Order: sequence, then C-alpha cells, then structure tokens
Amino acid sequence: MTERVILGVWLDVPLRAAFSYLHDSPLPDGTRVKVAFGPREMCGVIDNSIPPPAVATDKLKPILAVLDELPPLPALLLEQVQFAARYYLHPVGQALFTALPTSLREARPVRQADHHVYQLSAQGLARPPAARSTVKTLLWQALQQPLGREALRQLHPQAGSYLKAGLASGDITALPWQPAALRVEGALPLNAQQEAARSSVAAALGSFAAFLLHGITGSGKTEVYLQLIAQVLAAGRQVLVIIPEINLTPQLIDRFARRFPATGIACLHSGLSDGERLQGWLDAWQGRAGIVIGTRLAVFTPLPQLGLVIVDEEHDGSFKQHDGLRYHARDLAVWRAHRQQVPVLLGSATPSLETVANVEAGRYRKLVLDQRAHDGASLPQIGLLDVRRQKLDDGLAPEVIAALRQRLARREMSLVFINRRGYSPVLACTDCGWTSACRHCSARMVLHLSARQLRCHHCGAQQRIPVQCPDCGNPDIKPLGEGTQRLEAALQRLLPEARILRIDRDSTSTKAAWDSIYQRVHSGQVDILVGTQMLAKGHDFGALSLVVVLGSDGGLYSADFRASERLFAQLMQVAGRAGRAGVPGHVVIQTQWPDHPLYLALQQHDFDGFAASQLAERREAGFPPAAYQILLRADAPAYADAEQFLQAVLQQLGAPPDGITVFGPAPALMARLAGRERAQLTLESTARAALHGWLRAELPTIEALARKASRQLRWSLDVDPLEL
DNA sequence: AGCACGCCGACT
DNA sequence: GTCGGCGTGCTC
Repeated sequence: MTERVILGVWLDVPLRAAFSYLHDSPLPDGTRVKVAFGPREMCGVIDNSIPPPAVATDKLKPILAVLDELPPLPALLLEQVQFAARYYLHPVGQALFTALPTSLREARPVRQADHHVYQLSAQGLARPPAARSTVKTLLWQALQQPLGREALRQLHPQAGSYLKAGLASGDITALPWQPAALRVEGALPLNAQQEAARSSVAAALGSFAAFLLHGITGSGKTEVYLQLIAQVLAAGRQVLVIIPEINLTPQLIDRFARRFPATGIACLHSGLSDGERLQGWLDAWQGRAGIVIGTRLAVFTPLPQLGLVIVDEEHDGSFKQHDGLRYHARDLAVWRAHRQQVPVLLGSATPSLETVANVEAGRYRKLVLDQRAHDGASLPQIGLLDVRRQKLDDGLAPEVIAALRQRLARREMSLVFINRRGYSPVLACTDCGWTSACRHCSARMVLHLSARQLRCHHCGAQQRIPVQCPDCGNPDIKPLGEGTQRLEAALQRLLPEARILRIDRDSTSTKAAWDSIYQRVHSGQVDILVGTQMLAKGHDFGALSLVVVLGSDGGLYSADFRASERLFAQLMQVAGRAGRAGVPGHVVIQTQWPDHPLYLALQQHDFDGFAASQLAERREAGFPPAAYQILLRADAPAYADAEQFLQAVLQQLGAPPDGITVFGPAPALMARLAGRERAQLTLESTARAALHGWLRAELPTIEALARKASRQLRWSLDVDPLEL
C-alpha cells in the first residue's frame, strides 16, 4: 500500500486540535475511519479543511480502516457541529461525537436495518409451493403483495430463510423502499386565531423566518403544528419537532401517528436503545422519516429535505445541555432553520425572556393564541390566600381544606401542587438547631418517611433517620415544612373519604407505575391529586375544578435572577390545568406575600406585563437577555483549589477589553455538590462577539493553567448559562 | 479523557 | 526484593 495522502481527522478527545493520518487515497469530508490513537483504537471523522500537521510526516500513522458502510456524514452536520463548537467554546472533535448516535461514535461498522420490500417475481408467482408445505404456502401467498422483512418475520419466524432462498432462485424480487402517499386523519377545525397563526407560518415556508407562537394553555398550539406539518409533508419535505425531556412523549407521539398514519416518524429520546436511536437517525437522514420528534439531541439529526422546525415549550430549561457541549437546542434549532432556509416555530404559553426580547428586537415574529380552543372554556380565577396569620394544618389553610371538601362533595377533581417531593424538606432538632444537612452538598437532606430514610435530592446520598439529634442527643427532632408525601398523609387524615393520588418522581419511577396512575386518573378513580411540577408540564389530567398551590413563595426572593421567570411560568402552567369547558376553574395560592407583583400579574393572567417588568429589571441590572454571559466554572474537593485556579486565570487574562466585565471568583449558588466545592468566574458583556472572541483567544491560556492546577480540579465553560 | 511512564512506601 | 500509589505528559 502506498500511503501518501495526509488526512485531517476529528477524534472524541477533549483537545482543541485535530490529528492527521496517512492513507493511500483521498477520502471525502465526513468519512468515518478507524485509527490508532496512542495505545488505543478509535473512531475518527475526516475533515479536509483541517490544516496539515505541524509534526513530521514520518510520525503519522496510517488510517486502519474506512468505515464506509454509510455515505460520509452530511456536510451540513459537520457545519452545524463546527458552529456549535465555536459558539459554545468546546473542542470540535468532542462536539462532533456528542452530535452522533452512540453507535456511530465507535470504531466499528454499523448494521443497517433492511428497508427493502419484497414481492414474488413472475417466475415465483408461476411456481406455488407444494400444498403440504404450510409455512411456504403462507409466505408465498403473503408475498403476492409487497412486504417488508420485518412484516414477513412476524408472519413466520422462518421467513428469513424463505426470503433468502427465493432471492437466490429469482422467485422473489427486492424493491427499494418507497414513501407511502401522505394520509392526514382527524384534522380539527381551527379558530380564527389558530388560522391566522397557521397562515402566517405557511406564508413563510420555503425561507427563513422565526416565529414565537405564544398560546395560553388549551389554546390549541399542537393543532396549529399538525396542520403546518401536513402542509410541509404534502410538499415532500421533512419536519423537525423538538420537545422537552418529559415522559409526555408517548402521548404526543400517539397524536402525531394518528394524524399521519402513513408517514414515517422517527422518535429520538433518551429512553431508546443505541440501535433504535441509530435507526431513527438513519431514517431521518435517508428520508424515510417525514417527522422527527425528539429531545434536545434531535437538533443534530440530518434532515436533507427539512421544511419546518418546531420547538415546543421553548422556555423549558431541559433544552440546555448541562455538561460537555453545553448547547441550547432552541438556539441551535434557530441556527439550523436559518441555515436550511426554513421557518422555525417556537411555541409556549410562557415564552422565555430571551425569546420575548428577540420579538421586541424584531428578530422573531409573534403569533398570539389567547383564547382557549374549546368553546366556552375560560381562564381560571386565581385567588391569593394570605396565610400570615393563619394556623395551618400540615401546611394547609382551613379555607383550602374547606374548598377541597366542597369539590369532593361535588365529585370534582382537585390538584394540590407543591414543588417538593418527600415528606418534609428538612429534619431539625427543637433544642440545639441541628438540621439534616447533606455531608456532600450545601443542601438539606429530605425526610422520606415511607422509605425510612433521609435523602439528598442533589447527590443521591441516603441515610437512616436518626432517632435523636446527632449533635445534642435530644430525642425531639421534628420534620420542618411539607413535601408531597406529608400532604398526601395530611389530606388522607383530613378527608378520609377522598381518593388521593400522589404524582412525583418517587411515585412514577417505573413505566408501569406511570401507566397505572394515568389509568386511575382517566377512569375517574381520583378525587385529589398531590404532586410536583410533573403535574404542571404538558400532561393532560382532564378536568380539574380546583388547583391549590403551596410553597411557591421561595421563588419570589431567590438569589438566582431567573427564579421569578421560572416560578411565573410554572404557576401559569399549573393554573392552566384548572377549568373545563363552560366552567372556569379556581386556583388558590397560599402565600405570605399576597401583594407581590408576580402574584398580581399571575392573577390578571398578564404574561406580557410580567415579562415587560422582568425585562426592565434585567436591563437595569445588566443581566441576560440584556447582556451575554459566559461562566468559567471550576470544582475540586477543596474550595481553595478551585478558587486558586480561577484566581490564576483572572491574573493571567489581565484587564478585559472595553465593555467586558469579569466577576469573581465566587462560590456557585450551589456551593458544594456531591463532595466537590464549586467556584466560578462570570464574564459579562452586551457585545456578544467581543466577549466570545476574547475568551476564544484566551482559551490556550486557560488550558495551560488547568494543566498546572491540582489533578482533582475540573473546569468548564458555560456559554449562556441557565444555572448560576 | 485515557493511558503509559516514573519514582517512592508496605507486603508475599 | 516486588506490587502499586497517583504525579506528569503525550496522543497524528
């Protein structure tokens, strides 16, 4: 073999540089190859734009194998990865491998599913099998129609060998996969607002435009999506739908599948096996899937015929990746739509302030759905119950108990919402002030009475419930505050005849448990639901006449400037659960701050007013979206190690360019997590390009300091951070 | 990130 | 005398 071509290769290593290898002939961009890297073998991806190596040619190793079972990865995927790596200041090689399904990250060829359809040839049709061979007769009859391999295997397990023999003899012919004709079933009529939204986006098909679909709960956003999707599919193009990480996925997918029964739908979420994920990815790339529905990772799926991008619940925090390549799927979706010149539709009842600001700046167009789609449905009435001078019973005000009792008598379903699972958020000594702090985190361990444990919800640490105070020996230690389990118990005690169902991460840990809960709610076997934000997000639990909100005051005065935005969104979502056709629902919020502007805006259902006041505050304070932030995080078992590293970076960077401010080093909001102390530098500017450019230029400096720092130190850059 | 190389403590 | 601790440095 004459190895004379030098090829640039990206590898899955945390290094900014690419590596070069020798091969006997050029290979196109995106080719997967197997190479030796140090003592191990890895998968690499060819990129011919990588500059020639600085090292001597005789140091280069040969490419060991070309993994060319598939065409090279699409150029657009490489471009998107390059963009994301540059924007999020992450090594390109690692970014590329996060964007690929796991099977394509490995240095072995992948097996593709068989997508052919099979049918008897004229020769095969003329040669029916002997009548006594029942299996062959069954398959021979079936193959008079075109059928896929999987469908045949379901007819009989021996279908594979029958197919093989038939193909060899020429009795059976293989035909390439053919798209089925589009079928659209059960479309609903649109109201005037929905129609206006639909036609605005439809008019933009074929070019880039970004839309915010601001639609209140129950306003029928999904129907608008579905009718736009129908139009895009009819034009022979594909749709990318990105949704948050929640287990409502099956419901949504069912709805899509029922609407488009003949369309290939690829679902890409974390619950899939590597094989399923790869097949979905390939279906999208190779055009067999008309619709891709997936969580944030789906934003990298190749879609050569893309016609529309939809991001549902665009405000949701789960679109931001929290490790590695810390991308925001909504923002990459907008990039993607722009690059492929298609419209992008961001849907939410409570848009993020980033998106609101983009609407104000004229970058996104706003489409409003402020009426409930069903006739007669109206907005819930929101009451603020001042509990400052009330005696509460396990956290419940007498008025609330009375209201629940009234709904129970009327056989109406109520919801008690508290965003805290467990029995109580802390166990405390009545004498010396000891509290159940986690040894590894700056957090309290939560009392889980049923499991007889204290648990840390941040690091997962568990321990037995102490029988006396570990500090002073006082046997009188008490649970402080309420969680879902305590409320469930209290309600059962106060309303013994009520059928109560608790919904939180503990009660829905298995799919079977979740299905059973769903079943019970929908067959009318529940009077009161008690649950966390799981209940607020997307799931349809039918008609709720009363929603009670507890413990929401904590979000009013948090150190995190995004806390009120999140609280408002959460309360709007949960309030949206109340009400049925013709009957407005009631929401009662128990609070110590009945005059707080956030609650007053919520009471008026005034998202726009709330958003405007929040934006004004953010501008005043110089916070996002009025400014851009990059966090340099560092953590180590000892705070001093993390701080020293950041201090060294600060010193080495010198004075920042004009318009960039650096804060810190300071402890992170969650100062200690899983036994590691966390510190951070905050870099802020209104000039995004300047901020990114400066930091990009300084990356080698930071990396050099990290190499010199304690071995225990871990560090990362978080561009546009959501958590502080 | 892996993984090897390298130079100092407690074991068959 | 070795097995193995994790410090440092490289990987085309």
